[in-house]
Parts: sequence; structure tokens; C-alpha cells
Amino acid sequence: MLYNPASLEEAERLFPPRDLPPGAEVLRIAPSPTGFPHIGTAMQATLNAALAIKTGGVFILRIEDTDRARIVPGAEAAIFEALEWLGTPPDESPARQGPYGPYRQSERLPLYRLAAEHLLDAGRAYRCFCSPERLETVRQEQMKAGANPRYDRHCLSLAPAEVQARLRAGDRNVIRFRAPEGAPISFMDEVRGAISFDASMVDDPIILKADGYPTYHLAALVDDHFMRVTTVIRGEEWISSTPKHIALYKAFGWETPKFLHTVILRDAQRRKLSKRSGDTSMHWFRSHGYLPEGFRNFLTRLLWPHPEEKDLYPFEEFIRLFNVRDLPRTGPVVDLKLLDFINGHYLSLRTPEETRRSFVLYLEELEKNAQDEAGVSPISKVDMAALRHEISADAAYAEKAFGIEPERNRKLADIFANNGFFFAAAFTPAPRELLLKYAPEAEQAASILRAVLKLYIPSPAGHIPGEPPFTMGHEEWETAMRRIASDFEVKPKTVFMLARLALTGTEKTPPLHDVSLILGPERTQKRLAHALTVLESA
RNA sequence: GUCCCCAUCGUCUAGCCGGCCCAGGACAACGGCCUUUCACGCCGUCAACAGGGGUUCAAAUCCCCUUGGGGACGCCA
Repeated sequence: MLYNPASLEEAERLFPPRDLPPGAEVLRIAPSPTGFPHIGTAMQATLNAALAIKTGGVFILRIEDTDRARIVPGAEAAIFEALEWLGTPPDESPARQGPYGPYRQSERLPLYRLAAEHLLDAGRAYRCFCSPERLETVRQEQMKAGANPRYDRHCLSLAPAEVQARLRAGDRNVIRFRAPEGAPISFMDEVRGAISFDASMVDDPIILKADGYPTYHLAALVDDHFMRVTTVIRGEEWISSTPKHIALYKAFGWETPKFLHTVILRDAQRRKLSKRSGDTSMHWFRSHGYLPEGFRNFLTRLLWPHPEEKDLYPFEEFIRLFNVRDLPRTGPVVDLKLLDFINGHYLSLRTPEETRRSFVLYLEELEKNAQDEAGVSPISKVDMAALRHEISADAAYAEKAFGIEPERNRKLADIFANNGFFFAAAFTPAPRELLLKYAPEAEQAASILRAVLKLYIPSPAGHIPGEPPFTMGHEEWETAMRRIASDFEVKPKTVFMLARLALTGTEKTPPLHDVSLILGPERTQKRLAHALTVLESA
């Protein structure tokens, strides 16, 4: 697993420039396994994967696990799984080794050490023995003085003999890159154009930590070079450290890749969406039942304006039409309303069978995650397993239930609220007060319901399955219902609502006749009868 | 504090190489139609060029300043 080259030259030979068609981009996302995958990671993955497909290039997933203290067990696997779910699986990753691996930084340590030593030998890097406390003091003083805080190069002037002595003594030390002085450092950003920094702004960054692990600045750069990454796509927050990276590339004598800094997602307060904000993990979106294709459409919609200003378009269309130059420069607010709109579209596109399958899978996932701490369930008080079994036991019934007005649901979680009443495990009979909301007199309400129930009870001459009103057309049924209203001298609405509450337990439902047709004679009669007992139980 | 990025309706934006824009679209909100409820659908309404200076016959569009927002300044990534 561990890659242990003898020299940088050997690595150069082992990882030659890739043989790809002209214009092909080699791209990568480089998350650190410090938590559950974040929506920003999903956005980067979507963009990188799309560009790789568009140009016939390569999309790499590299795990940046150099901060050992922050590693979260299971986070890496969660990243793999999330990318699969999103439909943007990487071409090369720790889970799918390619010729430029390993793809986990902890397995490339010797390479970074070699790179750091190379810089040391070339006089472009130096040992630093400063304590974190001293560094902090210096920083505070500089900030107080109104200066840009940066390392004061205290250890740059250390005599070689002293360095050797302290090394022998085992003093904790790091390796710092010696940033160039003088000329400003500028680079071309693919979406923002030229960006320039004064050389005095670039600090001497630590490239190798005291624990022997590289920092991002060294590791990412070395990997991008040897993995032959052509374009570095990353969030805007990296702009200010890009001059460091440019200087580092120069010091190594390596060609710099193209840089593309994307917008960073904002919350409603326009602040950078953070992992601690709660509802920014992909886990959250999945637990609410957003679909991969809907979520992905949403992500592309956030980071790219469709030329025809469309909100809804397939991923393939994004791949075909988007252009790196069209990417916006202002950070979009993550608008859940827009997500609901987009996702609802995709949900309504699914066939009842697909919806049933997705929903069962969704339930399984919820059950599973309910057990871990990260479990965020939007659904409560429902026996999820029982519901799942009920759905599986009668798939045909479930599909009828899910097929009724699918556009009501924006995400899978909505199915509970809107279609749950079809199932015993999720059906809550209407309480007495609710029934009396439409007909305050319990006695009259009961009489009305009895009349409705009569419609559903087979006449002595009737034969199963020819019971009315299951053989009635919509019009015939409605006429009968209205007839009951006039018989009792109440508004038709009263009759409809009482029946609705009895059958579904809620006030907001799909058209009643269709509902009872799906419920079937047995459930319909049972529920009406139950409502009667509720009314009579005063 | 220092540096960098950004600036059109609540949100995302079209427009930005100047006149066709008293600024268009989508989502949201609100109102109406449909209607046995809700949803869908259809119709409509509300709603923005941050401010100030230039340049010009003409500026949302070009330039400058101010203001505002964001990001970075870690032995985190």
C-alpha cells in the first residue's frame, strides 16, 4: 500500500504525463475524512466529474488524511458511498486504484518527505524550531501593529551547526518553505481572471509538520503534480493561499496547473456554509429523501446559470452546455425552496414502482441511521419497520397508493405525510374534535357517516366484488354524496370532509373517490365504522 | 488589523464589447381561476440596477472613490 520511492526522479518516471486526448482535463476532489460528506464536497464532485466527462479526462478522489487528530472513523467510507449515491463516482480513488496511486495521502508519506528534503537541499526550505506559543505571540503583536501576520523568519538565520545540534538533540521542528521575495505573485484564475498578490503577503508556510506529516500546501501540490492534475478546482477560500502554491511549483521547477476557484455556498445569513451548521451534510439531505438526480440538478443550478435560465435539466445537459467561463463569482445562498421545487419535479417523474422502491430503500436507510448519532430523522412516531413490511407485503397496493397525485410530494419524506394514511402502520384515525370541526353535532355527524358507510356496504343483492360505490364512476359517486348532504340539509363540504377524515385521518388528501378506490372495500368500511365509534363514544 | 474576492427583485440570475431595459426569467411570497380539502395546473400582482463622483448625446452596462458582504491570515484542510 505504502508508496516509497527512492527519489523524486523515480516518481517522475513512474507517473509520466497521462496519455489523454487533447483538451482532456485531469481533476480531483480532495476531501479530508473529518466528518460526514458536506454539500460543498458534493458540489465540487459534481463539477469535477462533469468536466472530466465533458473533456474525456479523469476524475480522481484523493483522501487528504494528513491531520491525524481530526480523522473520523467511517468518514472515508461515507465519502465513497456518497459519491456513488450522487452518481458521480471517481475514476480513480482509494477504493478504485488507478496507475497514479496510492490515493490516500497517509500512504504517500515518503514522497512528501523526499519533496521536502529536495527543497531543503536546494536552499528553498529550512528547519524551524519555534514553539507554537512563540508563533502565536508574534502573530498577536503583528496584528496589533496593523501588519499582515506572517512568520518572522526567526529560524531562517540559524547557523547550520546549530540546526544540526538541535536536530541531534531531538528538538521538535518543522520544515518551512522559504517564500520568494520581491516580485508580486500573480496567477490566472479560470473564472476570475488575473489575481495578484504582493510578495510580502506570502508567508513561509510549514510544509512538513513536527509529526512528519505534510501540510496541505505540500501534500496537495506534490500529489497534483504526480497525479498529473491539469486543473485545480477548489473553493474560493483557497485563493489567498494560491500564491504560496505558485511559489512552491516554481521552486520545484514544476509546471503549474490551471486554477479554478469556485464560489462557496452560503447560508441564509450569507456566511460560508460550515459543517457545524447542521443541515449542510449530505446525510441531512438524504435523510429528508432528496433524490440523487434532484440534488445534483440543484447543485449544478447553484453553481451555474443555464443559458436558457432553466431550473430543471438533466445532468447530461449540464455536462454538454456548461462552460467554465460561465461560472459565477458570487456565492449563492443554498435555497431549500428551490431544492424542493427541483426535487419535486424529479419525484413526480418516477413511476409508482420506482417510487415504491426508493421509498423502501429510504426507510431502510432511516432505520439504519436512526441508530447512530448522526441520525437525523424527519419522521417520528412511525414504526418504520412495520411500514416497510406493509409496503413490501402488498407491492401492488403500495404502488397504487404512491401513484396517486405524485406531484404532491417534493421529497421522499413527504410521502409519509401525504400518502402514509394508506398504510395501517402510518394511519392515525381522526380524533373526535377534528371530526366535530365540520359537523359540531356529534349525532348528526354520525348519521351522516352512517349514510356514507351505507354507500359502501353491499346491498343484499350485491355480490363481491361488485359492491357500490366501487363500481360507481366518479360522477355517480359524487351525486350520491351530494344527495346525502341535501338529505341532511348540510353543505356538501360537510359530508366530504367527514368522509375524508374518517378515511384518511387528515384534512388534506387526494380526491376522496380515488382514495377509497385504492383503499378498497374492506379498509374503507373499517375506517368509516371506526370513525362512527369515535363519534358515539362521548 | 492586513491582503484577496464580490456587489441587479427575498433567493438564483438575464443584461454587462453603452442606447432595443422607467430592467427580463425562474424559485419563493401574495391574489385569482379550477374545486369535496390539499396539492397540481392556469392567470395575475408585489419586488432590484448599494451610494457618490466622473467619461459620454446616452450608463445597470466603462473608470474612480465610498459603503456593504464574503474569504484568508493554523504544525486544519
